[in-house]
Formats: sequence, C-alpha cells, structure tokens
Amino acid sequence: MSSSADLTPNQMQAVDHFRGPLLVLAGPGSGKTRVITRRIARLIERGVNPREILAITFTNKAADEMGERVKELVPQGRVWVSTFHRFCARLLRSRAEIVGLGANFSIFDTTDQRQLLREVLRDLNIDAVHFSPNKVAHRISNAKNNLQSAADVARSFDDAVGNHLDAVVSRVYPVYQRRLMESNAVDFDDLLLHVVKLLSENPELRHSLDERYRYVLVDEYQDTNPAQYRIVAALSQDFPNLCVTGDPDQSIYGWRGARIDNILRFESDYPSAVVVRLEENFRSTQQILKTADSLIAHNVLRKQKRLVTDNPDGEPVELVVYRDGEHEADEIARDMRRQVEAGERAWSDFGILYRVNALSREIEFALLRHRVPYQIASGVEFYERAEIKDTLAYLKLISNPADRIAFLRVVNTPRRGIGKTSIAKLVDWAERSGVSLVEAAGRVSEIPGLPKKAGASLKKFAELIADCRQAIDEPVDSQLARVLERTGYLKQWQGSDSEQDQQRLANVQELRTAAQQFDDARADEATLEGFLETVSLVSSGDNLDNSAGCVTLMTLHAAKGLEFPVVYLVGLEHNLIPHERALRTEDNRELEEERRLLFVGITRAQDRLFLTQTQSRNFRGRRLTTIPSEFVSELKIKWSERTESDWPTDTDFESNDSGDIDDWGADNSSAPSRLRRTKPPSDRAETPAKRSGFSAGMLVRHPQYGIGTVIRVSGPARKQTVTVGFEDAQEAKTFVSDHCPLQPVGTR
DNA sequence: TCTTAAAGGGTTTTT
DNA sequence: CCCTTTAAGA
Repeated sequence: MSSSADLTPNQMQAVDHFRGPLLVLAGPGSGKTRVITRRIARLIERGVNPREILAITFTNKAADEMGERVKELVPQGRVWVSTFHRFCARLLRSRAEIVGLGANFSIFDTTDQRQLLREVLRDLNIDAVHFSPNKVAHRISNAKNNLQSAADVARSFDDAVGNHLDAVVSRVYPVYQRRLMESNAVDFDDLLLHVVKLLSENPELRHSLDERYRYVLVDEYQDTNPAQYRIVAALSQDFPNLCVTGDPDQSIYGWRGARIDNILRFESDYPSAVVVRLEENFRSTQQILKTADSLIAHNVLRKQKRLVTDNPDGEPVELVVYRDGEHEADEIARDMRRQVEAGERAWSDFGILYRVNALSREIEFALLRHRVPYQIASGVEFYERAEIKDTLAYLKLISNPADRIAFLRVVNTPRRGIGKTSIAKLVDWAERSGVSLVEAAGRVSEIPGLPKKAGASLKKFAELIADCRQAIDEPVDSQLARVLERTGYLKQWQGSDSEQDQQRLANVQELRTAAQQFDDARADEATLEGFLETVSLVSSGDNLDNSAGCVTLMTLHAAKGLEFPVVYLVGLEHNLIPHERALRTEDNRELEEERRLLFVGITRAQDRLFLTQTQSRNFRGRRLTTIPSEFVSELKIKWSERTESDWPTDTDFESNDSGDIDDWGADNSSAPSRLRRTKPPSDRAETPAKRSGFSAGMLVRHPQYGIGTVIRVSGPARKQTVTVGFEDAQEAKTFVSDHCPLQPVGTR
C-alpha cells in the first residue's frame, strides 16, 4: 500500500520508525505532513489498532485533512486527529466530575471571559478603566499557560513585590476561577489545565490513557506551551511511542505561551529518541529559499540548519515599494488579474499575507474594485456577531443552566421588560441562596422587591429554558428552531427593510445550516454540547476552501503549514514587522520571533514571492510616513521601487475616475492609487460600473457563503441591495451591493 | 426601560 | 479608525 518509491531516505526513516520516541526536525516544505500521514498509515499496516493512535495538529482544518488522507491510504483506519483543545474538551467531557465540572460544561470564548471578568472586577470594586478586563484576562491567561493556579499567583505575589496589575490579578484570578466553576464553565486555557490536573492527580487514569493512546503524534511541536507539553508527556510515559514534528525556526506562538525549548530539549527528555532531519525542500525555488535562509541566519538563538532544494533557481524575489496602502493593494490586485487573464495563473495560486489583520481591509477593498475573487481566513468572526452569540447563548443555557454569562446575555434579549435593577436583585438573591440564575428565575415569588412585570417575565423565561431542556436529545437544529420560535428572537428583524437586519436574519440562518450539517454528519452522536463545542473551538483557517478558486488572504500566523505558487507579503515596514510591540520590549527573543514569522511567510511561496512596502500608510485614521522594515536589509533580494515619480498624480487619475472599472486592468497608465484629498473608497465604490455590477441570474462568490446566484437586485441607486441564494444556505441573503464582498464568477 | 448620541479608549498574532 | 461604554432624553 504505502510504497516508499516517492520518499527520500530520511522521510522513509521517519515513516518506518516503529516504537520509541521520534523527533522529526522538518524544515519548511520538506514534506512533513506527508511523512506524518504515511507514518500513521504504516503503523496501521503493522497491525497497530487505529484506536491507539492519537494525532494532534494545530488547526481543525489540518486535522480534517490529515484524517482524510490517512483514510485514503488505509480505508479502515479511523484515526483520531484533533487539535489540543478539542482533544482536551472531549477527554474532559468524559471525566468532568473528577475536576469538579459537569459533563455539560460550557466553553467560554474571549467575549464571555471578558464579560465574567467585568463582573468580577465590579464586585471587587476594582477600577475597570485602569485595569481593563482585557489586560487582566491576558495576565490570567499567561499564568494559566505557565501552569500557575490562582493560589500560585497569590503566593508569587507575596514572595516578590509585584506591580499594581499583578496585585489586582492575584485578587481577581481566584474569584474569576470560582465563578467559572460555579458556571460549570471553562475558558480556553482551562481546557488544557484541567486535563493536566486530571492526568497528574490520577495516576491510574493517566496510565490507562497512556495505554489507550499508545502512539501519539504531535505536529508543530515547537508551538506547544507548558500545559500541552505536560499532557503529551503524561500520555507518553509508559508507552513512549511519541513522534513529534516541528521546526524551531517556525516557532511563532511564544506570545501565547509556546516554548521553543520544548522541541529543543526533546532529546534530553527522551534520551532514546531517534532524530530525523528533513532538510530538503520540495516547495520553493532556490531564490526563495536563499532569501529565507539569509533572513533566518540573523537569528542568534538558533540551531544552524540547512535549507536545500533541487528545485529550479526561479525568478528573483522582488521587493516593491508603493506610495501607500491603497496603491499597494490596487497594484497587487491588478498584477494578479493580469496573470490570470494571460492564462499564467489561476486565482487560487495566490496568497496574500500580512502581519496584522488591519491590513486586510485595504486589500479587500482593492480586490472588490478589481473583481478579484477572494477568501479570507476568519474563523471566529462569524461567531462574534451579536445575533449569533445571542442564539448560541440560548443553546448554552439549555445545555448548561449554570452558565451565568449566557443567562445574563439573553435574559432580556429580545426585550422582556426585565431591567437592570430587576436583574441585580435576582443575581443578588441567587448568590445568597446558592442557586443558579435560571433556578432563581423560576423561583421569583421568593425574591422580595421584584416588580410584578419583571417577575412574570423571569418566570416565563425560566419555563422556556426548562421546556427546551426537555428536548435536549433532539437534533441540534430542531432545538435551535424551537428556541427561535419560542423566543420570537427573529421577529425584531423580520419584514425590516434595513440591510443590516436582513443580514442578521441571514446569519442566524447560516447558523441553522451549520447545525443541520452537524446533525447530518454526526447522526446519532449529534449532541447539543458537541455542537457548542465545535463552534467554540473553530480555528483561524477553518473556513478556507482549497478548491474555492479564489485568492486567499490571511495573517502570517494563519499561513503556517500552507503554501501558494505566488505569495504577496505586504507591509514590510518597521513597527509592522517587526511589530512595534516586539520592538518596545528590547527583548531579543521577541525580535527573533518576528523574524521567524517573516521566515514562515517567505517559505510559503513556491514559485514567486513579492515583498511589498509603502511610503506612507493610513493607520488609526492618520496617515503616517513609514520606515522600511529592518528585516529588509537582511534579505538578498532585488529592489523594484515604484515610487511616486513613476506614477501619474492623483489629479491625472481624477479625470479618469468615472471610467469603467474593467478598463483599469487594461489601461496601465491610469494608476488606481490616489491620495486622501480625493474621494474615499466608499465613494469610489459608487461608480456606475459598480452599481450596475450585479444582475439577476449572475453567479457570484461570497468569501464566507460560497457560490450563489443573484436572485434580485433592488433599491435606490445609492442603497442598492442584491439578494443572493447560496448553494448551501436555506434562505437567500441580502447585501448592500456597494459594500458587499460578492464576486462575480464566470462559470462553475 | 429603552433608544439615541457623544465621547473615550484601544488595537498583534489565536485556541 | 472602529468598537465599546457611558450619558442624556423619550
């Protein structure tokens, strides 16, 4: 089955290694994923029970893809491939009671966490302006990443005289943690932490899990944090058939607690470890590799490593300087269009990478103007929307009535005439009676001083939740439908002409589609908590579609593990990469992580790599003159400066402004870039070309929803809306045509 | 109680 | 620039 003809000797060695610890140091593009997949297949061929194999990847998408590929190689091999967080969530569900949780615990996302912290800060009379929930949350997360409990933090604060924020954190952390437990909830860090606790305090359980997962594979090991390190170690004690893969030069998550040391000390952790180096690169041209190599060589805290390839020399890497962000974005869009129209490339060949999400906006606008189809990595964005959070809060409350954050979110949403003061009374009474908020709401008659109307509403609310709980074993979508029906949640927007309201309806519908898909995929195992878990743990690139036929936009972090024939790496500027925050610390390690991040970006490219920077950039509403990134001087590349003088002035462009958009691609003399004196992008979008851009029957692509057909175009010229039916959605969605990310697509 | 308006504050990267 | 939180009015 798994022939070895297509593997190098080193790859073969890693694939063929059977028992005992294995470290695979894999440079970028060295076929690491293929090696892991093949190795899993090989283990199964050798008679290892697939159940005994646990593979940990960095994103859900990577996990799904790896699972698929293993199944292709070994059809009967159903291996558990998962992210750390998902693995821990599943494990914790089955042993929740050991750590004092219920099996139906909620997973708090950052918003929930902030909300809870806000509450705690208020209760402790801590000034939330000076000590923002955000800052405190970060500090607590840091502590948790370092396996520090609330008691540990308090102790270390006693030992050393901490600063003000630490003093606050040492008070807040224990209360925050207690409230989490009272809500039967965990935050992201807790998922790992509880499992660490579970494993370290229950030797017999640890042993049985170690035995159950005899073969553990961890990808991107350089990005594991202390908690993850402990979990892996605990599962590889009695059966140390642990295979970790990674590349110290691609360690880019130090800021969230990852320890590059974990991979560096693997050999001393496991003295019998076999080490395999994959240094041959199959991805990039020599030019690209040379660029990457010259950059990463500047890192001092680093093990020397070779990057070699038999690939062609390729075109030189280019650094292009543009006037400003809009110029940069427009030229990239135009450049891509030219290549696609010349038949040299497909849209999906392009990746556009940036250091900070904020840079995506200008690029998106440009891609819209130039009718370039694109998708953007944005896992969480959808689930952050108020209407989605509200809807999910109902489901969370049904699943876990102790969830106070969910309760507080929806108790008066939609409006039930339950005001702040009533809620305060309820919360107070519940606190003193030691019951959940839902239970308190069901016992309003016992609460003194509650207005009649509010009391009645609360009672009804409690009954609603109780009724829905009766049906908790139904398919998730049925439960969702019931919630929407019984709460009348959608009524507030139905029949509204407002585009925003229609969008909200569409989003909720989208959530229903997700629920239906979950029901279908999991069949009998489709539990409500499982669904909530799935949506809580989406990761950044999960929404990307390899076969979407469009350009892909994402951060450098999200790009790890991916590759593109052509990469545009934008914003190579001082304070952007390296980011100003890394520059401020004077900590060389942070600067080196920035360098690694750029290294990751560069090594995503297969054939062509364009690095771009601007002379000035709009930032926080201000136009700032930029300074080139210090990393640029470390690269061996060709400069191709297209500065102001090479381009027509904005007045030249102004006269051409109302021209048809399609001319832009053909007419090279009309620079699309312009200075801020001219009209802002939102005005520009209202050119006749754009307004008439959609017509009924047209095929379009949306970065989130996929391919759809335009059903209707309506509304006054300036606020024209377009209604689109998508393949995967039940109902049509409506967009404002001037601002929507819809791309016309030819045929499909 | 709820809606609307103004001001203020914060921004890396993500599970 | 964008989002959130807060203040004033209906």
